This record gives sequence, C-alpha cells and structure tokens, in this order.
Amino acid sequence: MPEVETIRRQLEPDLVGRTIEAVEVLDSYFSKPELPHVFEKAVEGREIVDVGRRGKYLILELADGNSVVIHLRMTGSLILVDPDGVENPGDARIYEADQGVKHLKARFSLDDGGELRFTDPRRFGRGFVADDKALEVYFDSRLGVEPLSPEFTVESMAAMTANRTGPLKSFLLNQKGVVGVGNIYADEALFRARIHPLTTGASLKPEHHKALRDGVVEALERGLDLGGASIDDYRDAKGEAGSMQNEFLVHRREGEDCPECGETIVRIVVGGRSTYFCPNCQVKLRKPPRRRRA
DNA sequence: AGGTCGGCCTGGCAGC
DNA sequence: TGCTGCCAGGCCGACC
Repeated sequence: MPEVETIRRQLEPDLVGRTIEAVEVLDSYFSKPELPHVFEKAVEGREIVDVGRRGKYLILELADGNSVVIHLRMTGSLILVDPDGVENPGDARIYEADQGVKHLKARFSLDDGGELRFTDPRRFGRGFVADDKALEVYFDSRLGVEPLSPEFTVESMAAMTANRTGPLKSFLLNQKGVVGVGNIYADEALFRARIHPLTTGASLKPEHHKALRDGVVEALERGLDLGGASIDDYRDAKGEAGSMQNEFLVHRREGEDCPECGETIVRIVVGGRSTYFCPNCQVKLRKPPRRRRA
C-alpha cells in the first residue's frame, strides 16, 4: 500500500484535469477478462477528475462517472513520462533497463503530450473500467477498513480478530479485515507489535489489539515516509526506487540480529508466504522476552 | 463462514 | 556453459 499511495500522490497533481486522448493495451492480460479494444474505447477521450486509492487499487476517476482501476500486484509499475520526455531522470533509467519497451503492457496518451505507461514483467497486474456503483460492489465484497482512516480503531481490530482461529499473519494479508498490508508490512507490523506471526486472533488480549493496530499503522506510515520498498521491481511514478527496504526491522533479514534484542531473526512459512520474526521478542506465550542488548 | 492450498506469471539465481 | 528447479507474492477460486 505505501508503494501505491506513493504513486498516487505523484500522479494526482499531474493527471487531474488531463484528458486521456488515446489508450493502447499491448498485452491482453492487462485488461483480462475484458478485450483490449473494449477497455481502450471506454477510456479514450475522457478527462481525469481525481486520482484515488482503495487498498492497493489505484483509481483514475473519469469525468463520465466511470473509473479506471489499476492493480500493480507485485511487479507492475506506472511511470509518468513528461511531455518533454527525456528531462525526467527516471525515464533514462527505464530505457536503460529496457523495461519501457520489453514489459510495456499499456500506455495512456495525455492531452499535454505526456504519457502514462504501465509495465509489468510478470503480467500479474490488471486494469479495468467500472462505474461508481459497480466499483462499490466490487470493493465492498473484497476489502475491509483502510488502515490510515479514523475507522481503523483498537475496537475495530478487536472485532475483526475476535473469532479468528488462523495465524495473525494470514489475517493481515487477507484484505477483508484491514486492507493495504502485504507480506513486507505484515512482518514489520507484527514485529512492532511484538506478536508472533502464528498467534491466533481469538487469543489476543486487549493490549495486543492496540499493539497490533499501532504496529500496522506505524509500519505503513514508515513505508510511506520512505517512498515504499524497492526489493526488486518497484519504482515510483518517476522511475525512482523507494528506501523502505533499507530499514526493514525483520523482513528478509533471516540470520541477522534483531534490532531490539540481538537475537537471530528466523524465517518460517505461513500460509505459503515467507515470514520473518524475532523468536525472542515475538513470543507465543506470555513469558516476557529477555533483553540482551539494545 | 473461516481456513488452507494451489494456480497464475516471469526473471533471477543456486546448484549441478 | 547450460540446464533444471525453486523462489518471489497479491489475489482468486476450489475445497474442507
């Protein structure tokens, strides 16, 4: 989510008020199950009136009441190429890596001469067009509370986790409770909350509800402050990498020292996903963790 | 209904 | 060198 929000914030000032003159879908996977030309015709000639986000979905709201909804999944990128093209330092890097050509899946030509490009080496990203009503139905059936909204309270966390018998890590990844938490931020949030990833929601006590809520918020806000995490492919709308990956507390740090106690961070698989945690700080039992060194 | 697991994709890399 | 096979992970659908 920090990655999508970073892109949204960059795109908003440049895209609002722009008209999309032409759309070219170069890979039918992008618009699947809709045919490319149907997607193109639904978007061409429309003005963008807002750039929003819901969970990890980016939303280009059009003047005709429809919205272009784009999900980047893991490896999708949205790059805004300025009207003057080469002046943008990010552009040069994209051409250098041959990404803009090799993995270009869709392009949106703007009325100011600029272009929004969707690239995705793994072809998981998707885009579709929907009206307000359809979008509401779509999101309501899939997505829960926004983590950075006032609705994400300790009470809501308590209610969401109350009857959960599966691992909290899986709950965080499931977008029906709280949205926007992917594998990186789930690990970071659980560490901040000092909760073991295999802990069940039903076993949480009131202090844990607060710790987990705060952990999620803090992990996501840290990611936002750092412009997202660029482990592999992620780049922002200007083609620049984020720096969250340099400040992971536990994620992808197997064998390294816990930043809190110095214990060795371990990796396990939860729900088929790599999960990193500190076995000393994030205990399953109530036994207080021993402190080794700060 | 909640939980679990495999599939979708491709590039990168370890291991032989 | 070149091949195989595994891993990365957001979401969905099938199944228990």
